[in-house]
Amino acid sequence: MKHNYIAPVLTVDAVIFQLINNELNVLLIKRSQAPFKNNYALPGGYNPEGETTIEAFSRILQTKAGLSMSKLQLFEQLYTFDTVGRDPRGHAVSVTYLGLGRGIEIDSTKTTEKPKFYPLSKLPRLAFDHRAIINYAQERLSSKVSYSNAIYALLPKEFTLTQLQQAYEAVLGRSLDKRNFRKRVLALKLLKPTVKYLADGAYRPARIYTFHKQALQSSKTLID
Amino acid sequence: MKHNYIAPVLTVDAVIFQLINNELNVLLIKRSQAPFKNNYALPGGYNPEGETTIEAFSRILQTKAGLSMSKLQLFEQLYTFDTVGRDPRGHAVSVTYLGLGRGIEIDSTKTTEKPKFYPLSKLPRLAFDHRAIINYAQERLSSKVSYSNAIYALLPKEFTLTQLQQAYEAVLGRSLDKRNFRKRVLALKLLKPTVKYLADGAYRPARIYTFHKQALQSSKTLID
DNA sequence: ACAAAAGTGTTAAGAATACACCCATGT
DNA sequence: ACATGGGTGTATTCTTAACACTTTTGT
Repeated sequence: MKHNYIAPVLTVDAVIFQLINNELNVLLIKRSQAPFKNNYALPGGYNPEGETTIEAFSRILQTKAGLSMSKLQLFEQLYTFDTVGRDPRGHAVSVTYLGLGRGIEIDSTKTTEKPKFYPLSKLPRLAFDHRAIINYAQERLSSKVSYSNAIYALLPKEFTLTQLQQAYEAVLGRSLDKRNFRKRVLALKLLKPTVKYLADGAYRPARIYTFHKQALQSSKTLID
Repeated sequence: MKHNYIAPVLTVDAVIFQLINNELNVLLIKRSQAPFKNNYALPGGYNPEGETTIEAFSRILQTKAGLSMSKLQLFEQLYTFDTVGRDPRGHAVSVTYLGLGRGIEIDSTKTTEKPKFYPLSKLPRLAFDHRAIINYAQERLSSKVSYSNAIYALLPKEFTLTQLQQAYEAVLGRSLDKRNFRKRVLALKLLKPTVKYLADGAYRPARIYTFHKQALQSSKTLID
């Protein structure tokens, strides 16, 4: 069976989210090569023999966006797409990963492909079916923050409850009641109040919280 | 970049579940070739260029187990595993699919690999890391039946509430309160009572129900 | 009449929702 | 003193969980 077996092309594509101005942003590059030359796309590339998909994910982030995987607070495999009819070059299989981070600074000048974060509300036209992949990733994220503490990966280590609520609202795409939100999130016991206060504007300073653990934990559903 | 690019081997493995005697069973074959010759394994095979992973899934079920994909009531992609260190032949990538069916009859004599359903409680030693894949599939199934009507795929079209409860108990691995179960499942409005009764033994016949739709629908969490 | 599975309700506790005002600070 | 975001409580409704007896049928 292995005789004259020819494997399909294997690629890895990365959906990297972070919050900028309380809005979800996704990392895109501008393709320098055909197909879809000069179109925007998710960072991606070939996965050769001998490299695991996670290794490829790491390498692609580094080479296409100058981003070290260690800057991500959380990542996981998203889905594997058959690209028949999606990639004009023919059959390929794409393993996609979802990554979450905070305060990631991209040096757009370092590579030819101008990596940059774009708000989900104002995405340019995208190559391949990358728009559908982003939508899928957003749904996954949305359900993930609802039954786990995954939101920590999008927030700074220290934050106020208002910042936490805004992060949830950005991810879920709807507004939440302040009192009920605070009651529920505090009841989960995932947060630790610090003794510090954030004097943000000219008004009453807000208590600063941290997560007990900067690692994924399941919880009762925070938001239904 | 595509010059001297060599793709990893791509394989597809299938986790097919069905209920037999109120217990979850999984379809296994006995490997006729090295590695792991004569060990039990999930049905799987190479995915060549030009074939989508679903096409490969379908072909593998047919050739390795004589099972037509149309016999499955439901299937979905499960996860993609890097097989470095798992397959003694070296690096490969395995896309796995989860399939659910009911009353599937396998003709074990048709192929050399003796496909057969085995209860999860009495699995033989398995090749590769197929045991871990089955565990992962079971977790996915367990959460899936909790927030959707996916259980329909494991039951005959017509069934009693007791059979439905037993199916849930088999998938979730714990027993449920009969009165609360019935209240909740009926409140979801996914079931339709028929006018028929099942006179199973020598005792009081049970009302027969069907699902409104034999297709996946999300629901409020039936079971927490 | 008996054996066995089918079927049915209530209560109590906990969770979710809706909702509006006072507090602390800098200017 | 005022403007602004920070912070808090209660009443109501809905949901969940615990729990045991009567009904129907075939033998």
